[in-house]
Amino acid sequence: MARRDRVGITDVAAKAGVSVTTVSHVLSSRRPVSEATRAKVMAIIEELDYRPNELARSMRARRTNTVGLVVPDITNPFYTAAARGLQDTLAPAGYHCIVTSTDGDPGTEREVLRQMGTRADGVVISGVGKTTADIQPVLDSGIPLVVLGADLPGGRFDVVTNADRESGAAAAQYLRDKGYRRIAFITSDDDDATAQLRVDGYRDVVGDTPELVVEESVSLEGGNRGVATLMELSEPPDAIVCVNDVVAIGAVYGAKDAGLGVPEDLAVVGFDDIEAAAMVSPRLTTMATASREHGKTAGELLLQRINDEKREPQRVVFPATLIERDSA
Amino acid sequence: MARRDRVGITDVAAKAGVSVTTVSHVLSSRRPVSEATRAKVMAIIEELDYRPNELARSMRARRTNTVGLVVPDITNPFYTAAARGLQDTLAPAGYHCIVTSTDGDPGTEREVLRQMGTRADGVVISGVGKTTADIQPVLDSGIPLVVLGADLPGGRFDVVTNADRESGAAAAQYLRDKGYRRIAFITSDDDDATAQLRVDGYRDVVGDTPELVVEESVSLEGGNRGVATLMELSEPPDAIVCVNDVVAIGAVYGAKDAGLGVPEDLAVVGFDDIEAAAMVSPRLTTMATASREHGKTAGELLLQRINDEKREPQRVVFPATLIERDSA
DNA sequence: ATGAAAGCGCTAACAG
DNA sequence: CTGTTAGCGCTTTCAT
Repeated sequence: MARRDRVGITDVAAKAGVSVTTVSHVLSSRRPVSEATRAKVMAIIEELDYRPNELARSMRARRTNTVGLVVPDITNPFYTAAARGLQDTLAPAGYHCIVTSTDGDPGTEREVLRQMGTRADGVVISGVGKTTADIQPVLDSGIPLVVLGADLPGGRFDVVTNADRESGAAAAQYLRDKGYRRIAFITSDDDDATAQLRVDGYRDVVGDTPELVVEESVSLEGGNRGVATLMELSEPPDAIVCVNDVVAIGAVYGAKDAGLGVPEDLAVVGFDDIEAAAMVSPRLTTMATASREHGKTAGELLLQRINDEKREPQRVVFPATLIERDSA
Repeated sequence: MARRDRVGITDVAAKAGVSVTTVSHVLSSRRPVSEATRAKVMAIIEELDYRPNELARSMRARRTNTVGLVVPDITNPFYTAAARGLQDTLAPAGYHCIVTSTDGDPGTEREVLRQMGTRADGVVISGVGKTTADIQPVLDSGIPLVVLGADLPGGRFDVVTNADRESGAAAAQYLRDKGYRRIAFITSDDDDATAQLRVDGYRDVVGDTPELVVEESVSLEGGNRGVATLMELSEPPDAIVCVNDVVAIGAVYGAKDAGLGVPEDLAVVGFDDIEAAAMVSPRLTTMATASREHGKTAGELLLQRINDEKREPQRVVFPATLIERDSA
């Protein structure tokens, strides 16, 4: 007897000798029920271990109490933290969260968004391209949308993102204030909007010095190669800001391999504050992204929007915060 | 015009001049439809940008095409990877995944499980206590369940877990084979079944040497203190296996601070193979857990079970695999 | 304080 | 090849 047939509200009503209406109302308290009836019904509910079918409820209410989270890869710590933040605000409000990793494939992305239209009351999406076309399906379905980590222009959706340019500037400024004179940047060799913004910010403070900006793969090895390249310059840098922590850690090892002291001979700062940043030696100084906060905020925005269709779209930007450790 | 009213199958039928049945069938291909009608209907669907209401479908079909994933904290890399693995197998099958972090609270855990009964076709749960009582709600609801990472006894659910004891033994054996003679263990000071199993396995190979097993908080500092304690022994160890990588990394730094060479003076092996393991110096030798595989397998088991209620409960156990790097 | 009955949007007998 | 009709399990008018 693997699955005793689901007991429905009708069964409860029958056994309690009342109408389904009444059962419904003892559950919702949306209209008075005599104490006697209520007790009787509750007893039966207990006895039958009745649980209302959420699906049927959602269908009637035209509200699923569910939101979707669409990310390229939930395994990426930034998205993981954001997912958790989203749940932090959603769970207390009685919402569930469907999460989907798309690997950045526009096809699945679109397909998922289509489905979310009827499965969710809102969706937060991140890692989408620069174009609004990607999110057209959700826009069309009319459900609230918040875009995470990309500053998409226009449209009836909320945006929560990093102040990437400002953070790039802040990293460079920090180094400069510390007395470093020749500050380099190891960036991504992919076309990455975030990376580009960080570089732009860096340029805002150090000016345009092409030979000091090198493009590398975003990996330990990339960081390694990056310092190698940089140290061959006739006038090598005394500090490097790296597009993220993985590259920065690679750079630190590259420097140490080259016999350079970090930070005495070469200072290194990263971005993101991944878990490993505090575990390497020297511990990495980095610009931390409030990823969990991003998620939380996205959730709040979504909830507001779900409850007030008319609210004007908002844009919230989080500055990165400098975590000063030992590498710079 | 924030939300143009959802267009339903009735609207399509009306505008196409056919019955809803026909529309339904051009969508499902569950019965023949003349090419002319099909074309006409498709055109209208396109024109109206009609999308079937998944909720209504689920309700009729008594199948939600959704499974639940219940974990203590999605932010924990083991669970993140498992979540991804789960999606790896679920997405191609057309399933969505609702993920919930419970922070290990039995109350929310129970509440979530209750709801899943009607929202999901199956659930995978992990990080539950040793008792079957925790999962009673799902068991009662009759939907398929797979328990991840804990070897709960009995019941009609599948289990996928680590061979923790065997892995503990393997770690110790590896060290012994390398010629280390006095092997210690830094374990958790919490009551943690996994930790206990790893210690048991270690004991299986080195025997019972109480002074060599120390309990510490699971943190960098714990690892630090662990080595400190151990090195004060009249006969200090020449190798340590740590309950996980964070502790192991702490131990490595503890050893270096004490002027010990790793692995010459003190070898260290961890568990889990977290991202940082490959980023510290010396790079950490560790017993890797196939967490993504766990999730994948859980998904397969769930799918099988959803499609065949009668299938006997299964138990799949993954051995850890040794990642040999520089710390041992 | 309580019921009867109409649907939410869809699928699947059952009938042509 | 196509349509009519009865629900899935619930909430909510509208009555009483």
